[in-house]
Amino acid sequence: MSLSEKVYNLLKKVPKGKVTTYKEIAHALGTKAYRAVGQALKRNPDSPRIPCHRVVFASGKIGGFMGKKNGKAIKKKITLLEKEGIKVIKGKIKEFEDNLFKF
DNA sequence: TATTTGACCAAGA
DNA sequence: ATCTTGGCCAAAT
Repeated sequence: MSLSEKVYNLLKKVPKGKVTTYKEIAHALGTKAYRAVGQALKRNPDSPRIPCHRVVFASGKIGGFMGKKNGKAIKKKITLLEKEGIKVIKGKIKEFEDNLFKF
């Protein structure tokens, strides 16, 4: 089973209203390849099932999937996240540690 | 098989 | 606070 597969499975376990980091995911999987995790999500083989918008940087910032200019699609998701209780401001998680889901 | 790439991260300037 | 640098590991080419 490739690492990316594990990533997807693990990500499915993340409850709503919580976010996680690439690093935590990798750590939970027993690997140190945070980057590979990001790549897996970028490829996103199973887009509808994988809540990639719930995965953020270890610093609490949102992943590059929103880019820097037009964060349209992602911004929608961000708004949705805020509905779930996660506050996001300018692409950064507010109260990050608070709603961070640890495995 | 080897090289490149990346939705990372931590530390330094 | 922002930008750069180097290191990290897996997957794609």
